[in-house]
Amino acid sequence: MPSRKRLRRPFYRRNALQVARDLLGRVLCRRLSDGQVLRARIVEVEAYDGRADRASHAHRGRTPRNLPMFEAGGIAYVYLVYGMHHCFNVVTGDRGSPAAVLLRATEPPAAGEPASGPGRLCRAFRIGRDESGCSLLGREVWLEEGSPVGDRRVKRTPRIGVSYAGDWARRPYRFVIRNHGDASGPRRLR
DNA sequence: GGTGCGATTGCA
DNA sequence: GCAATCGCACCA
Repeated sequence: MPSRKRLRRPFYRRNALQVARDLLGRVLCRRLSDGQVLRARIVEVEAYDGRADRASHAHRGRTPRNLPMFEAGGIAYVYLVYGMHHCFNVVTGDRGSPAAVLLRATEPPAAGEPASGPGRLCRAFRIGRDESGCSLLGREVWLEEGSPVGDRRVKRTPRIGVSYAGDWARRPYRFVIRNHGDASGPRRLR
């Protein structure tokens, strides 16, 4: 039985790679306007670690859009890509060191519809830009301990869709639960 | 004020 | 393989 204890502030105030690894098996929770709560287990994430990371929105410095990334860990960073899809990130680390973890897939059927891929995940959880900057310790969006996964079940690969990032594109900053069918991405990199 | 493109998705 | 679709970063 997965734990429903909420992840607390110290969980988020660590390095993005540590948080990313540790987010696998945790449970993303979302309270809808009608009171219903959606829950689903996280199976795929990517770390975006600091200003030096050429794949990160923080690489070009702080802007109104990426402001949440520069805050202390434990809040959301949500943005619109390709004019139509949202991406949900968990902000990590300390204030002033921009870092976040992109949630790329959860396993159904908890959320009711497919949540494989960052855009679909946001659609399934009704997460949009209104949620950017919101606390992950509050009543709208939060994470629960769930069932952490052991090292043998964690696979690392390069991140998806960041080929412009030079050397950083090759770093193994994507974490997936090994052999999990709901991971996203071209040819379902496992 | 103009321009180019993206941490994606779905369909041909 | 590629169109959809628009906020925003960047340059002028």
